Amino acid sequence: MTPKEKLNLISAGEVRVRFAPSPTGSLHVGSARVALFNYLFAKQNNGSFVLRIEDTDKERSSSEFEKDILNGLSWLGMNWDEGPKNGDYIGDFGPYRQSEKSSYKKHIEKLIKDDRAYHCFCSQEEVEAERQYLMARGEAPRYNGKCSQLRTEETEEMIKKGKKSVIRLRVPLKKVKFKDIVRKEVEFDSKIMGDIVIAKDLETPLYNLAVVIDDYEMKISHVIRGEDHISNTPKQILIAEALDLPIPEYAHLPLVLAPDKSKLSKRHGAVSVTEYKEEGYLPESIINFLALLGWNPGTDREIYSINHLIKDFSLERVQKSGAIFNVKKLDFINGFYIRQKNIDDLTQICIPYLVKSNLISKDDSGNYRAGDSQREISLDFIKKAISLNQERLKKVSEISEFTDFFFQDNLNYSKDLLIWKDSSKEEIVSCLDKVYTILSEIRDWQEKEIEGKVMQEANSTGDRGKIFWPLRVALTGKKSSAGPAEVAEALGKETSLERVKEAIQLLKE
RNA sequence: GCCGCUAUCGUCUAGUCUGGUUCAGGACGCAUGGUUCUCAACCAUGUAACCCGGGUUCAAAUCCCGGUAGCGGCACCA
Repeated sequence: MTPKEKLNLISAGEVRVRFAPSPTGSLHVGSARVALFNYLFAKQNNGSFVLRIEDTDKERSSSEFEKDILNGLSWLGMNWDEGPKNGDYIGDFGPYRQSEKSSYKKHIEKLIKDDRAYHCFCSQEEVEAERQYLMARGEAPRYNGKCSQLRTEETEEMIKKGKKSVIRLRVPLKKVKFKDIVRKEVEFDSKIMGDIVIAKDLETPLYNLAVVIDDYEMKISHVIRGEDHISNTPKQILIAEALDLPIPEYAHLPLVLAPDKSKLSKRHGAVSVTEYKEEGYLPESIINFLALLGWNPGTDREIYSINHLIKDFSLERVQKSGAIFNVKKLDFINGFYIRQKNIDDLTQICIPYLVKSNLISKDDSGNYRAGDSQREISLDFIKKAISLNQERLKKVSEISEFTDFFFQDNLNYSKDLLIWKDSSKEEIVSCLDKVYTILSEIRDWQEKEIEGKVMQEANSTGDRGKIFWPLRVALTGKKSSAGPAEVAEALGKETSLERVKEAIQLLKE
């Protein structure tokens, strides 16, 4: 069976894709997008989404990062479909790990037996010197093929002597062409790479070899990955051909760029899913935003849940050029999803942020207490405070600065803030006096009632701001907030009156 | 340096295959107005782009040629 036929066999069958991060850093938003596109493609084809941790580089890999990646994926709602069942994992399965595989050796031995690969005894220094020389001459840096001429006996002799070697692939001179779902036809000339190293020794495959073997053994039908891998593709094809393995379909996704158009990285600020999560972005926002970076449905629709994406997504409509990660748009989308949330869910999402800023705490019996005074507050009170600011939130983390006055007893604001436009201090004092009287006479402490009574007075002044503005500042200590009547209702009559009184005193000082 | 990829408003993009319906459409941002005590939300209006140069054609963002720029990759990392 030719590789081509094998490929047809695969693609005629199940769609199987993989997300293969190396645990050398937290889950990057760019990787998350690669994972997303894989996930969407798998789901819409009733295929499988496989997670493979590429941890062959033990120096740089860590289990902390692996955990972060797993957590990030499941937080975003992308659960992988298979994996080992034993162990303590998030979700139904653990991930596959390259470090736990041991089938590479037989493939490497086969390559050597078939003379598609050979031992190379050149030292790293030698190779590096050659590389520098070629680069200086303006040529492609590649191995000169010195050890490819060694006879079997010579090789065995050197191995016997304990001379250190690596395994190189005999790269045939040819044009390597492949079809890319995103970019159509791509072509590389193999002469620019020379005989590449595919393994450090019989037990230790290098990345390109490991990928080919793993993808084959996991029966991966489509390799969907970042564009930064595009020049690895011809190498992997060559390896697969030498091994007589089928070649999967490829789709190389454009990169996620920073505002300066370079590949988005740590130096540009927040790049990991975890960081965005902590800043208060919702998973649905991140999914929606990431999907639209480099893909669009061809219609004007921009709001997409992951389930709708599964329906409408198509690899063919993926953009070819890199896309800049535009936080403003993310903020907009996040604000939209926050507004859509029902208040109970939003409250649960917000509470950790309020706790973190010491505005509220939970005591041993499970009751909530306000930050500074430790007075007991109800969940309904918290809910109300949040609900009054729901439409103002772009990020959940902003909840603290918007609602602090609900939980603090002392508002620290300058008395100038109480002054409406060019009113005089005396005018405002008298307005607040009137408001105090009005409020204190209200029996039915409801927003409507408060609003109605205060509005009556405000209308009679001719300039409503004279009443409403100082009242809001008195209640919140801020120059912007929800309507004073709503705030007053939430705060309660006692606290509201107290704050108005304090404002009057402040002005009289 | 070599190889590869890409190129429409500031940003994400539609349109490019199958040239005319497009003095280029949507969204974010920004600006202005409406609503309003403020902010937000909402509504309305506006702002702003076919990388450059040739060619083909009655007609080019769309086809051809040549530049230029940006990005990615060039490991005994992944």
